[in-house]
Amino acid sequence: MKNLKLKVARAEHDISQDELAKRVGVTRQTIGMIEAGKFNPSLQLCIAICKALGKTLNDLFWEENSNEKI
Amino acid sequence: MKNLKLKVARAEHDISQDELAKRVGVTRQTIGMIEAGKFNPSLQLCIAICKALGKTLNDLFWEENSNEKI
DNA sequence: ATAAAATGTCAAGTATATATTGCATAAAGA
DNA sequence: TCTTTATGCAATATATACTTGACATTTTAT
Repeated sequence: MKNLKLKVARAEHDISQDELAKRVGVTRQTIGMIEAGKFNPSLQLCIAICKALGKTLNDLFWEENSNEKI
Repeated sequence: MKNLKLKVARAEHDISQDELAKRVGVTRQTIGMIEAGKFNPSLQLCIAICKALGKTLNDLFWEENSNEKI
C-alpha cells in the first residue's frame, strides 16, 4: 500500500523525491517506489529516511492497523 | 550492532529464535542474524516481528541515537 | 552424566531490493 | 512557446537479504 505519511513528511520539508533520495543515498526511483508502496525497503533505509525528515520509524512506517497486539 | 531489544522482547515472551522465526515466516538463522546485528532486515519483516512480540517499530528497531533531528 | 533444546556459524543457492538508463507526462517559470 | 523541474513507469543489471542444510557449542532438563 502507498505510504502517504512519507509523502506528507516530504512535503512538510518541501523537498523533492530526488532531493530526499540524495540525502539518504539512494536513487529517486527508490523513494518513488516506497511512496507508491511498490516495495519493501530495508530497515537501514527507513531509518535514514526518518532521520532526514526528523521523524521516527513509527511516525512514517508503522501502520495503525499493524498496531494490534497479539 | 546487536539488537538486544529484540532478544529481550523474545525472552519476555519466552520463545526461542526458532519459534519466533516460524511465527513470522522466516528461518531461525535470519532471526539469529538480526539479533546478532549481522544484517539489515526488510521493513515488512521488522513489522512482522513487532506484531509477533506485541511491540512497535520504535520499541525494537529505533536506536536512541538515531533520534537526532536534522 | 547424558540427552535434548537452543544458539552460533558457515557455504552455496535463490529471491528481491536497489541502481541505471531511458522515455513520457504534467506543472511552473522565463 | 520553450525550458526546467518533478514525478511515473519499465527493462535490465547488480548487490544483498534470506534460505537450506549441516556441524559445533552452549544451555537446560532429566
